[in-house]
Amino acid sequence: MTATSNAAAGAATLMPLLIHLLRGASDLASVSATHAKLLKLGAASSVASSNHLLAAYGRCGCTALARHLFDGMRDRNVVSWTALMSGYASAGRPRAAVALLRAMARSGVPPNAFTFSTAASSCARLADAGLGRQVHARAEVAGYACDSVVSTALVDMYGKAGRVGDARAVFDAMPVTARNAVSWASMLSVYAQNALGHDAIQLFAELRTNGEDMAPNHFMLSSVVNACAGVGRLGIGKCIHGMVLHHGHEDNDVVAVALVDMYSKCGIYEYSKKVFDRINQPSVIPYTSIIVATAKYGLGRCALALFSDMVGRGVQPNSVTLLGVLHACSHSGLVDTGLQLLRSMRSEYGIDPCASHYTCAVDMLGRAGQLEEAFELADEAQVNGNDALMLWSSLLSACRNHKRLDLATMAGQKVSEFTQDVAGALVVMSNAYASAGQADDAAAVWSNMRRRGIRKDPGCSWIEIKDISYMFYAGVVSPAGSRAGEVMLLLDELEGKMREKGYKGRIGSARVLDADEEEDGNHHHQEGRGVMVGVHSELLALGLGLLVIPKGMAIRVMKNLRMCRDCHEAFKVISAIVEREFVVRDLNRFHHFRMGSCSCNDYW
DNA sequence: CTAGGGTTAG
Repeated sequence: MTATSNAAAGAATLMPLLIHLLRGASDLASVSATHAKLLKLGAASSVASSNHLLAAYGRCGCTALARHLFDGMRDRNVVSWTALMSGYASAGRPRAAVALLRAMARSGVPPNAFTFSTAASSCARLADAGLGRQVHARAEVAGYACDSVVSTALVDMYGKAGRVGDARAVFDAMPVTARNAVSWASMLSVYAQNALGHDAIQLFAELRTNGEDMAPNHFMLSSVVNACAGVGRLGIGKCIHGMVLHHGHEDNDVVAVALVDMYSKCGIYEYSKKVFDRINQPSVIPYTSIIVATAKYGLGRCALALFSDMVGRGVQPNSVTLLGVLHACSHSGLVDTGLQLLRSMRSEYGIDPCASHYTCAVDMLGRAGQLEEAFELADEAQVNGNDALMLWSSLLSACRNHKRLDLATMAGQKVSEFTQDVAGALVVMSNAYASAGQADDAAAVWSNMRRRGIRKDPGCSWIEIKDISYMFYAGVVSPAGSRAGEVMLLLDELEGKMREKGYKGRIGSARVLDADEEEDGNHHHQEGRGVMVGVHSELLALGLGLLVIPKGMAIRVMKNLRMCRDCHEAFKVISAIVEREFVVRDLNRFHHFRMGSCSCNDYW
């Protein structure tokens, strides 16, 4: 045997081993060691082994080395290009990954399905629908748009970019045979991630009825549970929990976290806690979700205890966790603890406070009535853009709540420096004037908004009755179709009884708006005629609940904005009059009304 | 050889 054929024989036996080593390697040291061995064997230069090396370097995040290798290759095939692209994508450089698609076209190597799915998922990371559409078009031309994986990646891409309709169009255009568990799960998550819980639930129901016995996997289940959480569908959520148990996914942490979140958002903290307690060795995300849940129920000290438990177990909190703990302090009036936490975030946990932490802390001070301190902190925060808008808007509402019109004007000034969507802030401003008795000024803000064509999302509430949810809008007098009259009569009657109980407020109050406006911040009530023209959406939902939900069952109402003080008072009094429990989930937290008082102790 | 899906907040 000659020397060369000896080496060739060695290479032939060693190659499979080395390739195997490369495939399993995810650290630079072992990849480069194997690379060296391949070089020694003289077997590193073939396209196949170069591709393996390329992919391995990509997997361990060494895009520079992968690129160097790629540039030095004599021949590059579609795998070489795709491996490099994938390396860029997983190294957090999705823009560079997509750019390779054009470079590839110029060099005359046609992409395959692997290439398109990698490119599409890179666009998903960028949440760039424009770029994604270009990838989609190229895939279409090349005949890969119907591929199962490619179309699933496109569904995900459109979804992440917020183009739900486009995502659904891709999903619907898929050949039925190409639609598998992953594509269904992707479409479900598109809905769930875009706050379209009702659509997710409906699609899941379609899968159940004509899905050819496709068992729900943990991806689908976590998305649907997430969807139930978003829209507060406790009934369906419980049912999905049953399916989780039935299919043996209760030990999956992601599913468990989704359940913790769902129960907490549907008003049953005890179930959240139960699901959380089953998770062994909870990581930062389960801990964060239970802390946030605990905070929402106003159990501030309990949330702090969970936090120290977590830290004690060596679980590193992240930025979201700290935001949750700050929320806990805020909702329970633990102002000093909250401020200490904000000040020690960097030194204790290595996390720099960002705009949301400052906003939360400013909100906490504002709620507690420490408005001067709140202003100081707001000035110190140095936030920009939309973050600043949120921060100053929250301060503006604090000024309003504490009837500090002097400071409100100052905060209003700050808010107006930001030219984005200022509708919410203007509404708060107008309410500040209204509650200070300056109705003309309040009306001026409104006419200003009308002139500038600024609209605000209407406040709405909904209630689930026998697995159907009924939606109500403030000022709309026809809730749930035919029962509108009954609801209005009931509320009218309740208002009378509330007065007997010494309730000073009204279900309706002085109005500032024109009749055609349906603004949540204002009640409509025509004095003297005893006719309720409009009323807050949560009261309409409560009215329907009182009519149809059997006595003894708590009435659960969901709302997309914060509950106003008047409604909060009304709910308290009504809970005493009718001797029932109400649970209201508002934008931020839960209110549990019982026997004339609320779990938040009027602090929220 | 190279590809697709789920969780905490806002």
